Amino acid sequence: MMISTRGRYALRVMIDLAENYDGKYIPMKDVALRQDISLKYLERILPALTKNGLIVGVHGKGGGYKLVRHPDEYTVGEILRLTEGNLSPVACLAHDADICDKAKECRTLNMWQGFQKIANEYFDGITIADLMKKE
Amino acid sequence: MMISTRGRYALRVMIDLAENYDGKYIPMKDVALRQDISLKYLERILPALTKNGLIVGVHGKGGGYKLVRHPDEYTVGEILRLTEGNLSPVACLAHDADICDKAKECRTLNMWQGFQKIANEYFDGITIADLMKKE
DNA sequence: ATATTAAACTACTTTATAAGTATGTAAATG
DNA sequence: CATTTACATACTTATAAAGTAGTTTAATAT
Repeated sequence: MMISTRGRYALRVMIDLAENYDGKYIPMKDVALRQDISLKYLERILPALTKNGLIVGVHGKGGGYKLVRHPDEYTVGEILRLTEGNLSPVACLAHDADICDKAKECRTLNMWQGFQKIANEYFDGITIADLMKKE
Repeated sequence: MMISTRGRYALRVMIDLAENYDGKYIPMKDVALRQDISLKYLERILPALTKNGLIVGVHGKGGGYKLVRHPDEYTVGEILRLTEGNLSPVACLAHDADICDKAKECRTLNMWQGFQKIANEYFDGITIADLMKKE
């Protein structure tokens, strides 16, 4: 599978934060409950988003998380790349893959790269705002 | 990862059979050697291709495998779908996935389906002939 | 016929990754 | 200072990918 629960859950969190935004910080406990996802698991995924400045978290009472941009300024592509590594269809193109010594003679490398390009373009063309529930 | 070694190896076998075609049957032992892939593992992957009539295998001396169509009549999409199941980016769309009870309210289902469509179209637009070494 | 070659089948093992849990620490507020 | 919530780390479990081993069946050449 190309997109695991990690990336899917991250997206759901972002959408949830967007849809339930009311100016205040939203505790992840609430999101976990609404989305029916383990709080602890979410807490392991969120650092990828906070460290890269997509959301801010504040500690303590009244704390929680909040988006820092308008929902239409987050692309799905950026969220998935941060949580899933890159959007590679094959191991050869993964972010941490060692350069294949057969790359020169590889018949399919080009095809995989072309696909990766398409995947990035597709997901970069969709924003969180696009995914929010319409009234 | 969306495409595992299963699908990648199947593609390499098909390309190898196409490039080394000389009218005779080609033993998988030779392909395994050329491609540096375990013979035993290849033998586990091939049934997906023989059972669906993409290649024929004959037993015994002088036996081996052979393509039944011209290389430009095999799409990469068809080979990957047979070996990998369907080309689903997420578990929800996998061939054997049980219908999600949250599908109605899912904000992202549409997006995944759209991506799956694009993936299929991309790989259906490439044939084995396109991947063969050019003289 | 029979030895040889190679596909086809079945069951098993190993390895890797995904997914989730548990426990504890740090920061903020009432 | 008690409570709440983010943040950090280590651990466990589940699932799937990847690969092996052994056996059987079918074809050919001698």
